[in-house]
Amino acid sequence: MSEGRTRRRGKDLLDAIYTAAIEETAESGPARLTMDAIAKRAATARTTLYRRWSDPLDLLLDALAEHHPVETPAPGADDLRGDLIAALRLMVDWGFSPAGRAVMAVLTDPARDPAVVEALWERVFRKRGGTFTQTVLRHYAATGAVDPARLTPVVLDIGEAMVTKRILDTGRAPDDDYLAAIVDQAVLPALALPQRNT
Amino acid sequence: MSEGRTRRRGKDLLDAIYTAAIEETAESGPARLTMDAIAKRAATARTTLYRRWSDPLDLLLDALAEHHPVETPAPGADDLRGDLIAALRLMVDWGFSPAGRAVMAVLTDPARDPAVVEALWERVFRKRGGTFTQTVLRHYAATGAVDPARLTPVVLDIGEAMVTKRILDTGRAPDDDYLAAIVDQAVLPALALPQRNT
DNA sequence: ACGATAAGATACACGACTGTACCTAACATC
DNA sequence: GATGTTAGGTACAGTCGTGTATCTTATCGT
Repeated sequence: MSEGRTRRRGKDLLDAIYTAAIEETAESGPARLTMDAIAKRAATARTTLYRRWSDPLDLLLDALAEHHPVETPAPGADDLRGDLIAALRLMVDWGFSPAGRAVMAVLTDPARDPAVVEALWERVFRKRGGTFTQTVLRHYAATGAVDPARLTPVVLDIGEAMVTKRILDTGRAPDDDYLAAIVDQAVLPALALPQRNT
Repeated sequence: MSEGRTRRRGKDLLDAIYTAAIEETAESGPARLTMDAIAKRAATARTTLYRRWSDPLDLLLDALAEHHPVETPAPGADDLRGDLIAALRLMVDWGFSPAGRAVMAVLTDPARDPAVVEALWERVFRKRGGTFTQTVLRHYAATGAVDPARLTPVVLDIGEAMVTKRILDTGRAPDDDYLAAIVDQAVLPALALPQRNT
């Protein structure tokens, strides 16, 4: 923390390395991830990295596991539609953070290692309680506003799937109007609820 | 074609190079695609590649444009549900072909060039008439079986989005039961049609 | 204040891929 | 059958990343 420090150690250094690895992956993907690039971006020596990790991917997994600013949607009182939109907004915001883009890049790598995918689910996603709209839907099922029998794996994933596809197609973050359209035209109909025409 | 040939030329050679590039990309992704690997897989010399292309990605785009075995769904007489499932089946089969996996890999590359994405849409997708379920839905809208007002961009993309997400999550091709669940639980409800309970 | 630890820096040999140059021989055309 | 074209092969210098070794010195713990 002090200004006179010329050498970082411990947490300071680790944080610099972790954000370097995540940003590098978010920009270039795991295939182009090198120890060299991480070291340069973190302004440290490659030898420092090899002291702890043997592999860029190994390093990246530690970075993603340690870096957990994934908000959980907090369903409000009685606004299913609004809460669903808010959950998707959370998902979009996360997906466009460096960590989110890095995770996406790892998951979509054609040369991905199934063990790595499993490790990601275990270390990153399982910390939260399932996916984004899932949390909201289960909440309203508990209150009786939604028929629990409707919450099949397919239905629980509609919102996330539509957002993911949109991001893949356009490469940009969907705006609130599009998220509302997803909720009104795809998610709510699958719950067999009357739709709102905004 | 003749057996005695020791040197390929023209179409024979081009086909070998194109399939080599596509298979290489499907396995390793565009980030790891090198002139060297393509040349080795096609059993030709690197100099031959440089004579025509300056870049592995340049070569790949030509390969994908030339390689168009993308079937178009042919809607039957009066079976919306069955035709939707069949359309999704076509999509899955294509998505797991080398060409499909190569296209997916290019589109999900975080370092993707927007110009390349545009070129892909222009040279590969636009040859067909839109996406898979789109063709079916527009057909039944024309016959009056589906309300044309329901065919918003969001609704037209539900099937594709669900399949894409499923493939990303599991890395494997969804079976027919899952495709039927997508149609029954997500696509048909969005069309405001009575659902079938298989 | 001192000793242990580890960050920072430099150097090295190795391998992979690049882009070009150059040569040869097979193929197509007339 | 002669000729132009082009695939196939070899060679080369240059760049980038790897993994290891070695040295220094800043920082921490006691």
